[in-house]
Amino acid sequence: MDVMNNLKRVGLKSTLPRLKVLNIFVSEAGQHLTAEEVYKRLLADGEDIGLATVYRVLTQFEQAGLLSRHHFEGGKAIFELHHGEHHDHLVCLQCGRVEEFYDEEIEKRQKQIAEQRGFRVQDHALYIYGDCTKTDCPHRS
Amino acid sequence: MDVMNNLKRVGLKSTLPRLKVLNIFVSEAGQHLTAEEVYKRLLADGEDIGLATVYRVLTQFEQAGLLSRHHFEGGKAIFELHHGEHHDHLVCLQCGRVEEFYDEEIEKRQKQIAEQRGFRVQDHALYIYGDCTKTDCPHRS
DNA sequence: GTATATGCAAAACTTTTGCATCCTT
DNA sequence: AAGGATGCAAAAGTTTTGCATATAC
Repeated sequence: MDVMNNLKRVGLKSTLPRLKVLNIFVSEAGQHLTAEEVYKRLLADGEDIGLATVYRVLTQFEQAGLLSRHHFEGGKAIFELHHGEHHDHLVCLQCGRVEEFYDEEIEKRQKQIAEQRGFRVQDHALYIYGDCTKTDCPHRS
Repeated sequence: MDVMNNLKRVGLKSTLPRLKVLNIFVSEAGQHLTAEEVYKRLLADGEDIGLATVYRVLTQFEQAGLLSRHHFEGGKAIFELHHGEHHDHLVCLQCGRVEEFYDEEIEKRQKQIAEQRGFRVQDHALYIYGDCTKTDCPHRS
């Protein structure tokens, strides 16, 4: 009921495809998925939803502020649940793990820099790419 | 002669397409171009170079460290001359202007954050998107 | 019942690749 | 002369769109 309310709140009808897609992001914390990955999960769950619909729904969710879209290295768009607070990303080049962080100091400096140069900041994206040294990093390149 | 030496230095034959492409980036400072834009400039200059070659040359230049590739919002890859020093980007959403900046404080914080979380930093990208208030901003959306 | 959403297939776009030909060394 | 580079066309990969049908309210 909560998820459906989310949809109504942003002016979208509560349809099955939209509920299922939203559920994928809500059900497991901190997921960063491409459209194709969302589509595959739906298929794996036995849902009969077209890839075109997935793209449409993802775009609607982004416009509604439910998801945010990122462009990491690699060209494909990646979506994640948009929790109110802004945050940036640490991406492991070995295993694809994505961690989020927020640093007040960096935020402050960015604002200062933009203002100094006469830019009104709308948005920003900071991606740090590296190798995580987690013991479970599968190093699948 | 300087440009040609650049190519030889990185182990690439000095061919006409490569010289022309490199010249586009060298001839005007601070350009950030998509493959398509590079291709159009070549055509405008009367060069008969295929788009496939442009893509191949851009990729080679990136691997050779002459150019760097970015993924701003919008999905297309954007290339710029790779001057040794790392820097980040301010992008105007109205006119597409791109300004570069470097901030020691931000760099330092990033490193700290990554290390805290067990990441060995390979690379990072910081894009600030906003509206520049320059008088010549054509606001062409 | 009406407006909107979906599925499918086709299209649009960006980027890559195969192959015959051409150019650099 | 030999190997690598280019152009063209075709393919591959991602995302969008047209249209008839199905669904939510």
